[in-house]
Amino acid sequence: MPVARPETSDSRIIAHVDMDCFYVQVEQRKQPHLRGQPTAVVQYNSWKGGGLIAVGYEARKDGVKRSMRGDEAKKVCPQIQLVQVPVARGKADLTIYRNAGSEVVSILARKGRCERASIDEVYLDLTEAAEAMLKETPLESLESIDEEVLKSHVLGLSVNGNDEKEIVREWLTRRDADHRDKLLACGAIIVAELRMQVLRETEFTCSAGIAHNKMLAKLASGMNKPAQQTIVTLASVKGLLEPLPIKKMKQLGGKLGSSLQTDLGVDTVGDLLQFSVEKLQDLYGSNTGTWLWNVARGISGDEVEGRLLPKSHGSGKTFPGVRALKTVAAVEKWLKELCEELSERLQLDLETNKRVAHTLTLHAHAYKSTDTDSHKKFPSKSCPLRYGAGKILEDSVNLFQAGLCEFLGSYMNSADGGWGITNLSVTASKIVAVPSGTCSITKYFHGQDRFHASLEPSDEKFAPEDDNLSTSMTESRSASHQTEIGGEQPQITHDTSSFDQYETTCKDEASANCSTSKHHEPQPRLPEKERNTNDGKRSYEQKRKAPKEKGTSSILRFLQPSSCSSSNQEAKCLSSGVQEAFGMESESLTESQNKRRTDSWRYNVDDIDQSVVEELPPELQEEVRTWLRPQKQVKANTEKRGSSIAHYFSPNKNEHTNPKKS
DNA sequence: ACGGTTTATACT
DNA sequence: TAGTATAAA
Repeated sequence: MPVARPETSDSRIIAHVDMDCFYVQVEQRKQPHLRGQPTAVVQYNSWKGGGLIAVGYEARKDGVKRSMRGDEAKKVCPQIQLVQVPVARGKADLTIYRNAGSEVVSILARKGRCERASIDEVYLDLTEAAEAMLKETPLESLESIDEEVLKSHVLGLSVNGNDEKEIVREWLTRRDADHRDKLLACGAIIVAELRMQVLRETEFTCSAGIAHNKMLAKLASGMNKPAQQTIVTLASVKGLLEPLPIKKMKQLGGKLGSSLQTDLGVDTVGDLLQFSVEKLQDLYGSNTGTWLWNVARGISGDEVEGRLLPKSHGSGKTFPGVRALKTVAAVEKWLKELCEELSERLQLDLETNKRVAHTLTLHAHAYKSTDTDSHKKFPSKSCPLRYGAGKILEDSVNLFQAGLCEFLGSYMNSADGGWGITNLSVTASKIVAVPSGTCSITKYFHGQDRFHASLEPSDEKFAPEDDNLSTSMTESRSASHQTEIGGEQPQITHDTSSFDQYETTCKDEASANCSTSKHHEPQPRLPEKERNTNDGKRSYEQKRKAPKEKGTSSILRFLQPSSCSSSNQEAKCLSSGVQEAFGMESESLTESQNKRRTDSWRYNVDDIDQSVVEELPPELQEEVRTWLRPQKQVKANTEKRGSSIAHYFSPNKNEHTNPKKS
């Protein structure tokens, strides 16, 4: 898992931004009366009051912990407000939190390369921005520095609590500071500004760490919460790491960390320093070994990825204890729920980000009651992903049955086999941007009769739902090369290609809206009007004026429940507006759809006449030929069901046809 | 088998 | 590759 990367360019400026008890903040924005009250978000289990998945800071003061059940929390803190995670299709639905996370990402992505690390965490590479700032404004000449910056925690600076801010100001503006510390100071200024922007535009507070690499930035972001930022100076690194319990380091919280403790007696990061690279490589392999050696010294070359969107979508549920699923029928029922959720999210991703997923994977946990050794591993299975809830369900059921057979072994297939499923999940991965490219091959499939006819859709009719699917699959291949260059920068403006038109006419206005929007915003599309006219404007003014008055620009100011009373109402409107905007029709499987959910369009590769290719415009010929080349793979896949063109474009093939980043 | 549900990544 | 394992939030 940990992989050693050479420290490339030195003196990068990296920030890690971490939302404070994020789910709680989301709920407090939705229900402003909860602000200032001890609150926690629970996942409704009806067992002991549900499990807490986020705890607000007021409740933490009262001793409420994340590992508690709702009932225990009530005991410790009787006034606690427990908010349930929304439920849809019989399972927890995290949509509102995902969308809120995307709001934040779209703001943080403004200043530099941005990596969405989780639903509520982001890494930023601010190197260029910091260098630019330092170049044009020498820090020592800075006269006004925002309060929020002055409240930064500078590691290694006097803990003498008296005039903290003046000391920080002094540090920030020190003429003889190391160049790298000056860059950090610039980073801190930028991050403070970004955090204030996040607060203004989303009402969420966050904490941040500013350092020279991801590892240290991440470490620092958690050191002063909530709503504060921490700078890891060069000089502080050694003292910071030395006494740090080894398990606090990212990647060492699990078995590897335990091994270091029990096998090597390494309890702190400092303890690691005594081991030579060779020794560590010897013990843990060359990658992990050098990685560990670097960790001990605060060295980490991991790059900020520049990815605003998730790489996979999954939907899953556990069925603990007696609730374990014991019949295939029960499994199918729940697979249907999971697949519908997944399909909806895939559809949304396609519409708003123009991306398609290529692989479907089913995971399960199961037990056999015959084995007292209850928990066996249920094999995960995957297959090419076909769009449409019905197809995803069909494929998932097949994957499950394949897995079940393996799980149960040769036979034991009988009625009361005595097995149970305790966890089920479906995941869509290998998501690639479908080019909105100018060189769209789609029109040849839809527009040109000859080509269309020769390709012969394998089956009779196709559900409309499926249709647009194959369209996108097809297109995705074609344009892969041209797009892939900048990585998948999802929010590229899309022109109105034939694909876009097609999709737009087929889909609801939400998508139409999105294709015409020029905003480069990640996933969920905020209701722009609402945001800008209602909320955006208000907070904008608030902020503009705030910095003038002394001490008011602080982020803490926004935290006071009383001070934002005027905004509460608007906040409420806003959030319901958000919800509305995201309410999407769920694609339910009608009876008829299920009946003829035969495969959409399939083009049997073997049926494609070479002469057809020659009739294409030259620039497309090349493209198509590359698709047709790897016949071998196809054969393998063909036995079960006809191969589709989509199958040719298995993602790995991209790597050959795509000029990766040059 | 219970903090549950997601995501990511490396290894094989 | 697909499948497994580990880690984190």
